[in-house]
Amino acid sequence: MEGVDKEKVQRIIYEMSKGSKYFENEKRKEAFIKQKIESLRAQRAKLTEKDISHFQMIVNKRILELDGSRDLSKIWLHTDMDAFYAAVETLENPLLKGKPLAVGGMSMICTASYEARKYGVRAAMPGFIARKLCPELIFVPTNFGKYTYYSEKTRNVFSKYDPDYIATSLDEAYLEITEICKQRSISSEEVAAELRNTIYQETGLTCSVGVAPNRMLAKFEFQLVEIGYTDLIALYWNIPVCSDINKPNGQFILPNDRDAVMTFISSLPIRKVGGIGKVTEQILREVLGISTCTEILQKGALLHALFSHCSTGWYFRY
DNA sequence: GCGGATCAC
DNA sequence: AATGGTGATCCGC
Repeated sequence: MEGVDKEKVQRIIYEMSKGSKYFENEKRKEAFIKQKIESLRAQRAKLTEKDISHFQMIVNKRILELDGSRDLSKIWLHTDMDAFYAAVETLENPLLKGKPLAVGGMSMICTASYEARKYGVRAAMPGFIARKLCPELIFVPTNFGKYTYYSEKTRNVFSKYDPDYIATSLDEAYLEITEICKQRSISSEEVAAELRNTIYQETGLTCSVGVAPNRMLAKFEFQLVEIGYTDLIALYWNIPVCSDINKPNGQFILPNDRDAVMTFISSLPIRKVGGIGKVTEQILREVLGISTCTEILQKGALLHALFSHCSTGWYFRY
């Protein structure tokens, strides 16, 4: 987010955390990860040229397989309400409009309004630190009844576009809009714009939308058990990523086209990929120097050598 | 298998 | 003073 003095934010978080039980525990975990990284580095150093070219062959084959099985025939849409809990609170109390707002309490906040984010205030940040970052921050306690109520309203809209929409939380859902586009012969872009508009009409809330091709997501949960998960998760993650691109109140369309998908992926930081979190990111970066998805492809052999077959397939899943 | 880590929301 | 609760998946034993 632009306009955030990251260094200052980091410093304040550090000052406030220092010496606490939480902080000590974090340090302990850090040390543990460092150790893991060291051990992986040692393994990496032992690999011979021959090992690497062997693994490269396996990996190349695998990439070709996955590339060939990419399904570009469907259109998936992911919606994500903008600062949902904060937006609902503001809707019900217009005095909060335009103010830095946190939903939650002194020990933890779950949503920050965009005004609050300018100060570095984030979801999952303890409230007392947030207040230090932004002294005029307004706190509103959570009220899940309200959020559920508005969530229902958005879901009513979703069901008009895809009766089998998949809700992943109160404020996020996946919709398959292939049929709708065909039936009404309109573009996915138009569907996205219309959907956002309808949601705004019905609720007064804005959302961000990402559209991308996908495969097998609907069956994803079933087949997971039967076939093993590596091949299945394929291509699903770029959808939530897409809804992240133009936030808030925006949309991003990734066309159903192999080159477009590859280009989009190439510059993508691995951290954006679903399933790669803080720890995995650190390990991949510090052991193999990987930070973008392209580099995952380039260093495939090393990945295969150092990590279990399962995770390797998983890292290649686009 | 099971417990602990990791991840997402 | 104070750092979530839940559910799912995966790894290493």
